[in-house]
Amino acid sequence: MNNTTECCPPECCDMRGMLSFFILWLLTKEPMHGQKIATEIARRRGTKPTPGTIYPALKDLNERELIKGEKQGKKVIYSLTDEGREGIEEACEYFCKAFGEIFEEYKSR
Amino acid sequence: MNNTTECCPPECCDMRGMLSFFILWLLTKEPMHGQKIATEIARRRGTKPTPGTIYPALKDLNERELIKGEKQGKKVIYSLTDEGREGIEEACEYFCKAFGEIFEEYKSR
DNA sequence: AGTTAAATATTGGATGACCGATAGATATAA
DNA sequence: TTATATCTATCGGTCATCCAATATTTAACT
Repeated sequence: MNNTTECCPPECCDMRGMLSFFILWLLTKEPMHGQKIATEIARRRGTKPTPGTIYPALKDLNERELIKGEKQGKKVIYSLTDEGREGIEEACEYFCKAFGEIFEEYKSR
Repeated sequence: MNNTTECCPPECCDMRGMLSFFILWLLTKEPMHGQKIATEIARRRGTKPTPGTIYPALKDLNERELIKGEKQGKKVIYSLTDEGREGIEEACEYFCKAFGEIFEEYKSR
């Protein structure tokens, strides 16, 4: 019945606080509009952020000049600014230092 | 001057919300007391959680019966409960599904 | 006993993440 | 033009994370 995804956020620690990181990382791939971003997150994370979640987050990142949006008809295509690209680079480095050990360990069963 | 660590939380996305995950994961290694947990987190994450952060977190996990504490003199040795062990297992699986791609990509430069 | 240091603990408050509900804007179809 | 669907956006509120400041407990040392 629940045919949306294979994984869901765990009960024991819901890992809030990673949304902005996820958005910025997705935008290193290619510019995207909001709903596409939400869909891409859903595919990886298992739950799709609602409009009330994703748009405030995009607005915040925009105000901090880490991303910029360009309106194209119905959609707004977001892309990284130079500052945003530096930021996500730094964030990825931190992320891997902090959590790399967990990955490595889990991968080997 | 700042000789504590090599990495610090990035400005662009501070990745709050991972503390409980980190604590539970550390306790899969071995039982530990609070300050040891804080030190181990500092070694990986770059910033050491203050007492005002770590003890409320431990208290919360304890109340949710994911960990239990055993007093030994000055220290309280925390270890996973069965429920906690299940929880962190599930959380690691989720974590790797959600973020594995980022990690893999970053590793290959 | 008194002192010191380490570990634990609580409180108050700030911040951010997140969602539900709601509404406006735009393109496409009827 | 009207209807419909999609995308974008805002508002109000809840919850968790986190820290600074402070206090208490315990062990070890003098």
